Amino acid sequence: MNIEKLVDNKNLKLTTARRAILEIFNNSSKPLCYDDIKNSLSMDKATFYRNITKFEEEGIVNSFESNDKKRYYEIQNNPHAHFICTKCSAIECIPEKMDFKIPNHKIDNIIIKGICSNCLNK
Amino acid sequence: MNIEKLVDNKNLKLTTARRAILEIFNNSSKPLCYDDIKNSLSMDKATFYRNITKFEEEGIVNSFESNDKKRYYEIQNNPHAHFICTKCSAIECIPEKMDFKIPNHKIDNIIIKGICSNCLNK
DNA sequence: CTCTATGCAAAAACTTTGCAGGGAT
DNA sequence: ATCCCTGCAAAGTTTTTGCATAGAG
Repeated sequence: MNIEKLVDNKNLKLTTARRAILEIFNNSSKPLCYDDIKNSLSMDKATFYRNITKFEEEGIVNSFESNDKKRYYEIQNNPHAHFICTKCSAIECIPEKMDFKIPNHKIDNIIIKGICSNCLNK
Repeated sequence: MNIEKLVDNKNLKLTTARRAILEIFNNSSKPLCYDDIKNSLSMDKATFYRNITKFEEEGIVNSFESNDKKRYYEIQNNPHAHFICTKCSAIECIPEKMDFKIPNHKIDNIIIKGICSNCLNK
């Protein structure tokens, strides 16, 4: 998906900083936290956090806290679940279809916590 | 479930502080964060956090971060999903059976993020 | 005795806010 | 001119750690 399409109909201007943030997440196959990308960003952390919050408000990005206590972000298209291992903190994307529905609720993100197969076999 | 049973076979002593923490969670029908219970506790916050971490390590308690950025804890029996509204931060327990399985993974907790029915109707 | 638990204070980790300057329309 | 965006520094929030004391077996 191209960046322009992501902000289409959204209530925000596509500034240089915002484009840079969205490029990174758009090109990533997995959720990323600020630490993961801070060295690739040429903006202040305040700018990153202000903008990622705005993206969340507009429904462009969703986030979750992982086992390492850091907040991970991801473009909110192609919804899928995430498995977080509470032993080794691994994050796995679970692409399988989720037949999970809750009446009158809009589901954006599913986080499953538990023990991954690696840790189970130790 | 009684407190003794919760710590059965676990690697920890049932001190007064630990019993007080477990009593509160055991008697609650919903997840609670430190703020929710700090006035009911007669121990230092360090003691609370050290012990709740231990409970998590032993698999007695699980936790998740809610939309208010606080960590919520719950006794890990009777597994069920939680719905967190990213607009109003409401936490709903979803008691319905989860047919969600991931091969070779142990699932302890499912967190579903999205918009609750109240916020959808506004 | 030895080992673990606790309280207190300080620190750490991550995120947010205030404010002044800049850019775009 | 107005409005929003940005950088910098400082503050905020929640959780963790160091250390000395207390308590249990």
